[in-house]
Parts: sequence; C-alpha cells; structure tokens
Amino acid sequence: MVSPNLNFKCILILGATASGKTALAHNLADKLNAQNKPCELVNLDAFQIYKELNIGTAKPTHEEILKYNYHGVNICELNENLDANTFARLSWEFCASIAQKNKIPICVGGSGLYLRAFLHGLDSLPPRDENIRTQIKEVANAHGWPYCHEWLAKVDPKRACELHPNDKTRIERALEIFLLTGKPQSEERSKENMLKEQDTLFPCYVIHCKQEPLILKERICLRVEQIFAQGWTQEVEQLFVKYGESLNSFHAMQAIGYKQILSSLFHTKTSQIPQGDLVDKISTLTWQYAKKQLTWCAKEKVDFTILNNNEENIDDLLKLVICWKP
RNA sequence: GGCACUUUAGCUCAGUCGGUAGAGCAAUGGAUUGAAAAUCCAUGUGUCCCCAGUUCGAUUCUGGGAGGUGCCA
Repeated sequence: MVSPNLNFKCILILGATASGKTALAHNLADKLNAQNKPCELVNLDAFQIYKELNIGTAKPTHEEILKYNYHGVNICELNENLDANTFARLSWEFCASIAQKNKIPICVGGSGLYLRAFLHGLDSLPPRDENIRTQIKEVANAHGWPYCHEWLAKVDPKRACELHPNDKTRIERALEIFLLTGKPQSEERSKENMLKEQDTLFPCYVIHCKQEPLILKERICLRVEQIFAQGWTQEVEQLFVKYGESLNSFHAMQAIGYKQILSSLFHTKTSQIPQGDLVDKISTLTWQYAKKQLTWCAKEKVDFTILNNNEENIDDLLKLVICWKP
C-alpha cells in the first residue's frame, strides 16, 4: 500500500445537512480568490460522489462544479460504492494535488465516519470481504445476531464487550476482521478509542456552519420541498427506467429520500405529484440525520463557528483564514 | 332523526375477565475504526372523552351526556 501524501493544509467546512455549507464554501472561495488566495473545493459528502444522484443530494450545479474546480463529485458509478478508507485516501489525494498548485483546498462535508476517516485516518485493517460477510450472515440468519455476538465474545471478548448484541453492523465487521486476519479487531487497533482522537493528520482549519435548531428544521423542510419541485421524483423514475429492479440493490439508494420515493413509485398511480406524506417523511428522516451529524460535529475541535450564516462572522472568518499559519 | 361502531401517549392503535396501562411511529439524548444519508442503544405520570351509579376500589361494568366514523331514513 502506497503511503498517502499528507503534505497539505486545508480548510474544512462541516455541519449538518441544509445548514448552508455549500453556500458558505462558495462565498469563502469567492472572497479568497478576490484576495489573490486561490482555492479549489473538495466534496466530503458520502453521496455527492455518485454520478446520477443530483437533485436529491443537493449537489452543486454543473456550472458551480466547473467554477470552483470541485473534486470528489461524480466520481462513482451508481452501482459502485466507496468505503470510508478509500474515500479518505482519495480526498487526501485531491487536497495534495490542489496544494501542489499552490492553492488552498476547501473541503465541505458532513458524513460522520467519512469525515473522521479523512481527518484522523483509520487503522490498517482489511477492507470488507463479501464472501466472508455472506458466511457470517448465514450464521446470523440461522441463529440471530445475539448468537454472533456470543461467537465474537469467544474470539474477541474486548470488542464484544463494547458492542450491543443487536449491533449487527459492528459485530459483522469485527467477525470479518477476525476471520480474515485470525486476530481480534481490538488488538489490531492502534487507537483505544478513535473518537477521543483530536489531532488531525494534517493542518486543518475547521469551520462549523451552524444553525439554531428551529431554523435548521425550517431550512430542512424548505429544502425537501424545493428539491421535489426541482424534479426529484422524475430523477428517481429515470434511474428506475435505466436500471430497473436492480436499482433497489444499489448501495447508493440508501440515500435519504431515494428509497422512499422509489418504493412510493410502486404504491401510487399518480407518482408525478409528491404526496404530502412522502415530503413529511423525508423531512423527518433528514432532520434525524442532521441531529446525528451534529453529534459527530460536537466531537471535533472547531476553530470557527458561523451561526445562522451571519455575514459579519464571515468577514471575521476571512481575516482569520488569511493570516492562518498552522 | 334511527341503528351500529368508536373515543387510551404528539400520531396510529393494543390492553386491563374491576386493583390507575403498553406497542409501533414521532420526540429527546447517546454510540459510531472500510456499505455510515447505514446501523445500534437509552428515555414513557398519560385528566385511559365527561358526569353519575354499582363497588373496598372503575380507564375497564351499568346509565346518561358529548365528539368522531359508517349505514339507514
């Protein structure tokens, strides 16, 4: 494995969905460019990486992608997926290549684990293995996840202690690591607790784009209505026409809204008009997601917080960023 | 107007053969080491519609009233 080039410094804008990260990034990039501090943008959003998920992921427009030299957008086919480690490595490469051009990378994103992997790195554990996972799932289907948890307790008691017997995602992963390496995950980790890690692998000026909860909730409802008005349903319909039933098995369809719209296409005859129920459901799911994002954000060391897109804040931020010497 | 059904958590509903009640969803908080917009965990005092009766005790049974739904006029 080639060791990554981490010889760069970057600006990171994090925050919940619909908090205004993208607009802030564009604003900041415009201002820095005007001050002869050229910059390029790097997407750190786990679903804007997909080529055909445009409307529902609130992806920057084609014009914006060109204008701001976006990296990390439209880099995956819809039936592919990108694990957190690969995502982090790609993002590092984007940042390093921008820095080589004497430009500043401005990274924008809010996907918890992916952000964490980018900032702090993951241990060198083996990537997921579909064959092993199939074997584990067979056991789980036959005996249930608590049984697999007991199995894990025999091979990696420390990790088993950390996990709830129903936590299938992590039990599966821990068993996978043991079956692939013959060693317990808890012994292979270099960090006792990843979340206590505060140092980033490279100098990073972290900006939290924050909204008061009530305002954020309103913005989320508004955004969901807007993206339906932009033709979200039609986007999903076109994907279904192109990929058929197999669309359901694509990991990309885990994105909030897409799977709900997809299933509604089979249950309503008038799919052209989004039902109020569907809009409400997706707004709720997005709000729940936003709260989880904020739990991740709260763990990071933040250099600057912008509340409710306050323009004065942004001017202060600009001054600080310009004289930032890590 | 008559008949039937119905009224319990923010919502949809269980349930208590009479001893003041619990699921799902929502809400709130937390976790998070390669599918993470995923996944998992924790948190439930609510005039059990109102009034009266029976009873040691009524959300539960009886009577009356009010709201809702459906059918018939």
